[in-house]
Amino acid sequence: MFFGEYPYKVDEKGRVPLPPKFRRQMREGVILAKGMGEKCIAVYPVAEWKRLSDSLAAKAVTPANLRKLNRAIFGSAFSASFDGQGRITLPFPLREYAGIGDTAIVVGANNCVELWCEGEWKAEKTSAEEQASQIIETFGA
Amino acid sequence: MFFGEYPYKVDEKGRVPLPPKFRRQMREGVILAKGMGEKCIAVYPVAEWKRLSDSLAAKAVTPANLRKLNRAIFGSAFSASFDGQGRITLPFPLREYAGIGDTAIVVGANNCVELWCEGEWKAEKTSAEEQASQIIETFGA
DNA sequence: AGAATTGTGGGGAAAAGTGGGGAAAGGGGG
DNA sequence: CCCCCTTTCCCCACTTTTCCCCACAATTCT
Repeated sequence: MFFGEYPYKVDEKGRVPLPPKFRRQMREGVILAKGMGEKCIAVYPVAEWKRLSDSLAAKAVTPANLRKLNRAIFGSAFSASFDGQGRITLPFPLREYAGIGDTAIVVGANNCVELWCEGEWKAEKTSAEEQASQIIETFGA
Repeated sequence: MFFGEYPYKVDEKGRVPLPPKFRRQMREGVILAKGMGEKCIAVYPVAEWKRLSDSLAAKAVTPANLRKLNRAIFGSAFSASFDGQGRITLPFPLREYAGIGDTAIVVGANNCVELWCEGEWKAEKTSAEEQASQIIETFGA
């Protein structure tokens, strides 16, 4: 379970710390991938990543479909691990994709962690909150 | 079950005590989240939080929906626990959101506890009482 | 009235955030 | 094929923040 929202510096070498509480759930290493649909970087613990990619692969109906899926999923994924200071280095393609400069917002999103640039996150946050309150008002909590 | 309304000091380090009666129902730790819709901090016992977040997640219809929902729910939530004096430390984003300065009104709200700044609470209180009496008169008690 | 619990404040030790340096590895050019 | 340059990785150092413990005053309970 990943909670909360934390701003962190990205240094010149592209390194970002993750909150200690997150690290403890990621001792086995992590997979970095493009956020699906959203302009952010998704960080999965390896176990969770395997679960996800397997369940996706199982839903591909044709071999051609599966190949495409595999390319899209694995092609943009990188494995990473923590240095002695609890930081991971962001691969440049992902960093560029998410538009992350010298600050990253680290967001806990239940089963994964997301990295956002400040601007995109502010927008996404308000839209997510709107949608959540709609669901709550409609169905109740 | 949480009852009552108590004013407490918030010290320079952002720590707030909760009433002993509340603590005893929160030994396993708590989750702090934005009050849904209202400008306050909601404090849930972990078990109650899990119940709530699960039931909300179940209402998301599409994967994209679910991701957004997770961001709204988990992104603004923080776990916390009590220090030796029965206090919890308020994460700065939440404190700012609720506009809590050096005093917090701790309010028992049945399944959770809410933290308000004095001003907002006074307003919410009168409006809540008015609405409640209307509801009672309309539907009976 | 005495004892225990609670509200409030602060200090010190440990951990976390940030930045930089040097060695090893990889690639390109001579 | 060798050398040099670039890049990457790992380690070290410093500053700030956080966490945990102690202490006192006030209140409550017995």
